[in-house]
Amino acid sequence: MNKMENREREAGGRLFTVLEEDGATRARLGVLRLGHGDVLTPVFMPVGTNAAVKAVSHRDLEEIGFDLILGNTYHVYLRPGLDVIRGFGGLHGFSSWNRNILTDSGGFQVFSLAPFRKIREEGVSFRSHIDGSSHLFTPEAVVEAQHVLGSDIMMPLDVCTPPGITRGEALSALETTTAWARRSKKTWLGLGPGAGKLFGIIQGNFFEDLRGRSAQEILELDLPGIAIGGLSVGESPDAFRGLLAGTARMLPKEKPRYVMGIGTPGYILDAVENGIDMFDCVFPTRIARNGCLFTGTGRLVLKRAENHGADLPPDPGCGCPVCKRYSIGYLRHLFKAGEILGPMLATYHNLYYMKSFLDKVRESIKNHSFAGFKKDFLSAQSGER
RNA sequence: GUGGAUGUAGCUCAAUGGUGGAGUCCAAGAUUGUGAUUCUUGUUGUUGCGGGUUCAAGUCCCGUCAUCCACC
Repeated sequence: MNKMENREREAGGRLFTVLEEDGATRARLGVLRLGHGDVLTPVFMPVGTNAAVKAVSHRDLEEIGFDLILGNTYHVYLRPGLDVIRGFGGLHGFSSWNRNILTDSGGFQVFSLAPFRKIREEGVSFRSHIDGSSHLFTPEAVVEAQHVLGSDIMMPLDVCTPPGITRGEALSALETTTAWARRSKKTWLGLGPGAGKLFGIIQGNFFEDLRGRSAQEILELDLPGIAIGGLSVGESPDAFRGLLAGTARMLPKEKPRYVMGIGTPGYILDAVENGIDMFDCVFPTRIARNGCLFTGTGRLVLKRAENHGADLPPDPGCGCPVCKRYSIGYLRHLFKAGEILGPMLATYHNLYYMKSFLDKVRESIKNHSFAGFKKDFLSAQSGER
């Protein structure tokens, strides 16, 4: 038994254990022990909004090797409704997924999708983006909803804000987020030890001192994990990096750290470098559906005319079944022809790419060579990252 | 053969006698706690052809060609 396995075993019942630290950077390798199995970190979580990761099957996700995916309280609450999910014993039974699920609270979705939202002390009222019906999310109801969903990790209702708001507005959102986190914790404690783990979410918009205050207030609650929210909402990459580094430094080492809503490989490298353990993002799957693939040398836009008839694998260095079987020219044809197989194959590849990318990230941390890995990775990317 | 209808962007179609547009296609870009079929931007014209009327014609008139429909 090697050193890593030993330390993993010693982790016992703890939710999170750091197995290895890079040393030169703040990057670390860890393991999350969740209700549906262990998850090695840093980890990328595909987003399965409607109890499905768009364009791929659960069998595909298992085949690629994902053991933690996202679900959305907001979406499945609206459709099919919590009663239906309850009838199946939760999201796992409903979607036939036996590995872990993290559910988002709906705070971001109300912010980004629902019209006519109104935030009050009690909670947030909003209109459904599907049928316009009126609803109220309170912190208590959202924790209870995620308990019905059977989430392995649940997120509290928070107030997510866009860049460019005033300090006063940011402060108000932060205070509401903290108050809601306290109420969420109280409800969560009432669920008993079998419930999923509740994380805290740090807000504070793009004001460094407010981020600090939010971090302090959320950390005081001593929840199992900490998320950095309110990033990747339209700010510049520099603003993202600066705020991420500042916020991450305030977080305790022993807890899993989760940056919500990223990312691209480049963003993930920045986050890992700052000691972040978890990420989720629609980006890899969304751009896949629009015909864009991640490759070892940058993004490949399949629909470009230059790819017409190209008899080459999409990413020569990729071992995924799509790259081994199909040509760029064929994939381009599928997109130009509007065939559903195009988005399916592209999504499979991008998820495979993200999974193997994070495998390599963890390997480099284990070897204490993360900085070199990051540098080599970025220099190999000819275009955007 | 007779009667009628229609000819406008590659395609499907708009446009009171007054600077020829839209959708689609094609091309480029966007996308970060979800948006497949989305968004943004761009290229594309001897208005079938030839005359005439008019200050001005895709539009009105004549001829001609093509296509479609109906009827002998």
